[in-house]
Amino acid sequence: MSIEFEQIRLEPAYRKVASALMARILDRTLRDGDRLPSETELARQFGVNRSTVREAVRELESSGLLARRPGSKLLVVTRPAAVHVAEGVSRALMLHDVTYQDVWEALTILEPPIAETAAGRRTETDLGEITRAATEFAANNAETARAAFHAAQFLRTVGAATHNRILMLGHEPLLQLLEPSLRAMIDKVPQARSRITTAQRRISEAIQARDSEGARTWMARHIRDFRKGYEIAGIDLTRRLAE
Amino acid sequence: MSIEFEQIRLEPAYRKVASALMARILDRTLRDGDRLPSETELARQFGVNRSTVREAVRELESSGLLARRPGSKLLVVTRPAAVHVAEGVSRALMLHDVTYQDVWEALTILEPPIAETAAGRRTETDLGEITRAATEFAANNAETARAAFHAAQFLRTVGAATHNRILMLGHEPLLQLLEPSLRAMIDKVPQARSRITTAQRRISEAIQARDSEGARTWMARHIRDFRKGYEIAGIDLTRRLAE
DNA sequence: CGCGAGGAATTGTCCGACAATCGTACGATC
DNA sequence: GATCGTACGATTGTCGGACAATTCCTCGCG
Repeated sequence: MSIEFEQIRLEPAYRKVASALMARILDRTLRDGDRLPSETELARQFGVNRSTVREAVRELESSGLLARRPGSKLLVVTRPAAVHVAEGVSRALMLHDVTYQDVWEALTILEPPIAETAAGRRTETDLGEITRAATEFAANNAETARAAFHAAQFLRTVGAATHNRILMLGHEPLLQLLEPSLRAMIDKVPQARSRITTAQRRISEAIQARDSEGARTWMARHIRDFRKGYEIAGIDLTRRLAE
Repeated sequence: MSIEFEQIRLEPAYRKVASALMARILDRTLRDGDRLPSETELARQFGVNRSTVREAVRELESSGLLARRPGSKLLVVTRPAAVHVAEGVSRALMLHDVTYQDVWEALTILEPPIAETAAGRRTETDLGEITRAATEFAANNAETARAAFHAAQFLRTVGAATHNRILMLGHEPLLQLLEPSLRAMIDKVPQARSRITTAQRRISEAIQARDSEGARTWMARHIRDFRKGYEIAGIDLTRRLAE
């Protein structure tokens, strides 16, 4: 008979410490906002050196599970912020040679149902944010960078109106990838600004009227316009997004 | 006249080192698979202490940008693996009190178009993976944990057939969240196993026939079944996923 | 050309130290 | 009584050095 041994894995101490801390955060023994003991104290409790604790803390900081309030040295437990997580995701996507086509395709799939859901769920507050974003775009689209930012911001507010955190977090990386590609497109396509403005207004109106169908349709058209824009701007859709 | 001062931010050295290394990875000076200089050498080049370098490296390791091959001490540059990134995302979602309803809703939006796209793009290899996953589920669904795993795995193979990395990476966290919730459901719903088997077969057949419409429809039905399952199992959909 | 041995290199961990900065409690001031 | 300034203690960021345990790598051998 052959005996199967478990694989021996000697985790370094700093990883064990990180795991232990993470476990406490995930099981909510340590909660959002709780202050962590000092490094010296943690070192004492875990029976390791302070340097080891520091390495573990860096890992958790990078995952967004620990953070320090700006201008403070106190380490507090945090729930990873959406933007922070999304940054990691878009970094990963860039490194995996994502193309303009990929981004556009994902937007095509995601945004229309998001708009549809938003129309059914939006509160008055959401509506305010959405119309404000549309207004901002209309008012500040002279500068390319700003135009791109506000175009993405509009989609972000629509996403927030779904009140579904998965959808929000899921499409945030898309927006982060979209923004620079919009910067490359908007200036080369004269009619882009006005078409975006129109689409945003139609979408806003539909969401205001709780017209799910209309929101979906107009969002689909909005996204289709992006693709046209890329084509008119002469951007090769199969090109990698990363330069 | 009012002078605007730039915000002063004194980044600690370990963060600067991490940023510098990350920049090199993002601009592809350092590429996937490249070996990093030793800690001592990095410390010399950056003009900081080795401890400082180590803290920086831990951050990048946690982001998935650096890693060591199993059983090796050599640090190599890596592109963050999808599962690794997705784990971070699902952790974040759990901590943000995601509900069963949220997961189901996101699946409803994402999976049908994914199946549709997959039907149009699948290669023979993809098809092999998909049918194999379906076969595995049919053969190994006695054990609950395995059944849940293979149910998720099936969706994973369908996602891979889209050849769109954004979609793949975007729905991986969903699968990670789905799996444990399936474990909680499958056993309480006698007809779950056979309904899943049927749906998988129909979806596979549609994808094989390149029938986009059929793939979408059957996937939608498949996902709707999950919801029915939760209801029959008496799971409160508004409950947080994290216990 | 494959392969094993042994020295060199590297990592993981510890210790101790110190300046800069932050947190806080206490007293002074309005 | 509330606000403010200050001084002191606590904490972090960084450094230097040290050492055992492994892994890497070269070189000589079969």
